[in-house]
This record gives sequence, structure tokens and C-alpha cells, in this order.
Amino acid sequence: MKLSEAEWQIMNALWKKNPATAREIIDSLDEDVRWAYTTVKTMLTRLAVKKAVAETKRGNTSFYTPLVDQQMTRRNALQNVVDRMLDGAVAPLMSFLIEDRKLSDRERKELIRMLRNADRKGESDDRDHK
Amino acid sequence: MKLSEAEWQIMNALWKKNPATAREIIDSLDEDVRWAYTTVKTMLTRLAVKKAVAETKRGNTSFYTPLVDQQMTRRNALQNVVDRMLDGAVAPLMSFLIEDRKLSDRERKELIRMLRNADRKGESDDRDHK
DNA sequence: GACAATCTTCTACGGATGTAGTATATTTTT
DNA sequence: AAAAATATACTACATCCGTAGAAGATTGTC
Repeated sequence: MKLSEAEWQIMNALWKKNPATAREIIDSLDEDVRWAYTTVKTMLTRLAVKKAVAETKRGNTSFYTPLVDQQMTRRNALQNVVDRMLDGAVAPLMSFLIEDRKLSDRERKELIRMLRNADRKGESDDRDHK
Repeated sequence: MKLSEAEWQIMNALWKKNPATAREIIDSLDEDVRWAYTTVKTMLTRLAVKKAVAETKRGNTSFYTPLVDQQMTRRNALQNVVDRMLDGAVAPLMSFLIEDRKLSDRERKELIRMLRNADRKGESDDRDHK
């Protein structure tokens, strides 16, 4: 499941609220995204063709629902980003998170908590950590 | 500076070793990437056109060098990924790092260290970019 | 019921991308 | 120097992507 940038926008909107009509999707997009109605429709049709969304008609109007899982889709996309763009290394991702895109205090704490947690449930190879 | 997926491959090779000829680049790519010589040349020419690399001739052969900074280019690309694909949220990135893409023990420790460090120097914490 | 608003389907089109063939110039090897 | 290998410049082309207009179907409104 490969999505184009514009398609991500649509999917993100749909993941937030669904089912939704083309009109609802447009309205939910950022102000600065000024797509014509038919542009969004084209996107939706293409997404339907690739089975990323389901199209259901009620009367004259189509309602759309995501068919792919957000978590999973993002995960795959990120894996691809790491593989292609970062040449397989996660380090740049980490420094992006930590240095560039300053995490809020909140996020930083949360991240540390997650890491500790991951550490604990990490299988056999744990050595001296007391 | 927007790079296509194939262009990232080339740039990653060039960042690793430069200047390099088209031939050297091909040879440095993963085994499973079987591009024709002219394909790589096309890529390089396009990259030269958009000023991402410099082309210098020595005799009959061209040598290429990156003109854009790896760190910076990746950073921008990642910001774009967060904005478009992740709808502005970094949380999915974190969980990708921590849950999906299991960090090695080594990487996890390093990440924690970085976080602690960022914590220390982040007294005058102001956020909200753009 | 007529007109306006809205939705639908179909078609289009320029630029980006992946992928490479051809013909030609140059360099290297017998 | 003739042949073989290699590099270059140019051209091509199918598909994807962003973006939307046109024309017709349906629904809402006075």
C-alpha cells in the first residue's frame, strides 16, 4: 500500500472521522489546502481503486471509509522511509526527534518511559542493569 | 530540495563516498538494485539539474559530488514526512522506533543518553515552530 | 414544478519518475 | 591501428500525481 502525499492527507482525514463524504473531508482539511471538490473526488476514487478506502452510496452521495489500518500503514511507510531515505539507519530519526524537532517536555518524558518499558520486557540479553 | 526515492539511493551512495563516477555509484549500490548504467546517469543528470550534485569532468569521465548537506536534507525530508504522512504528530515516529523497529540494546541506551542530555540543556524550553 | 445547489462520472493535461535504448565519442587493449 | 570496452549526450515512453473542468444526475428550495 503506497500512498502519495495528497493521498496521505485524505487518509489522515478519514482516519480521524469516518465514514465521511467528499465534502466533509474537504472541510476538515487545513485552511491552506484549497483543493477543488473534484480533486478530492479524484483522490478518493484512486484510493478506492487501490482498495485503501471503501465507497458506499447512500442515495446520490458516496461515503468513504478507510480499509487499511492507520498504525500498519504508517509503520510500513516509515519502514520505507528508513530503508530508502535513511539508508537503513535509525540514528537520523532519533536525532531528528531529539535535536531538530524539539520534543516537548511531556513528550520527552513519555519517550523515556517507553524506552524503560521496552528495556524491561526486552528478552534474554540483559546484563548489568540495576 | 525534494528527492525522489531513486534519487535518495544515489545521494546516499554519494554521501558515503565522493566524488564518485556513475560506475562507482552503481557498484556501491545493493546487489538487488539492478539499474542500467544509463538509468543511473539519468538520475545523476537530473540531480545535477536541480543542483543537488556537482558534475566535474576529468577527461571523458564525469565525477559527481553532493552539493547538499546530508543532515540538512534528511532533516527537511523528515519534517515533511511528519507533516504530511503523520499529520504533524511525532508519536507514531516514537512508537515506530520503540515498538516496531526494535532498537538494539545499544541504540536504546544511546537514545536514553541523548534524551537525558537534551533534558539538561532544555531549561529555556520554547517550542512551536513555524 | 422550476431553479439552484450539489453530487457524480468522465476526461484531460502538464510535470515528475522509473527505466532505459541509441547513437556517438573516447579510452583501453590486443 | 583495429577492435573492444566504456562513457556521454540525447531521446523515449509508460505510469503516476496533482489538479481540475465539463456535462449530466439528483436533491433541496421557493
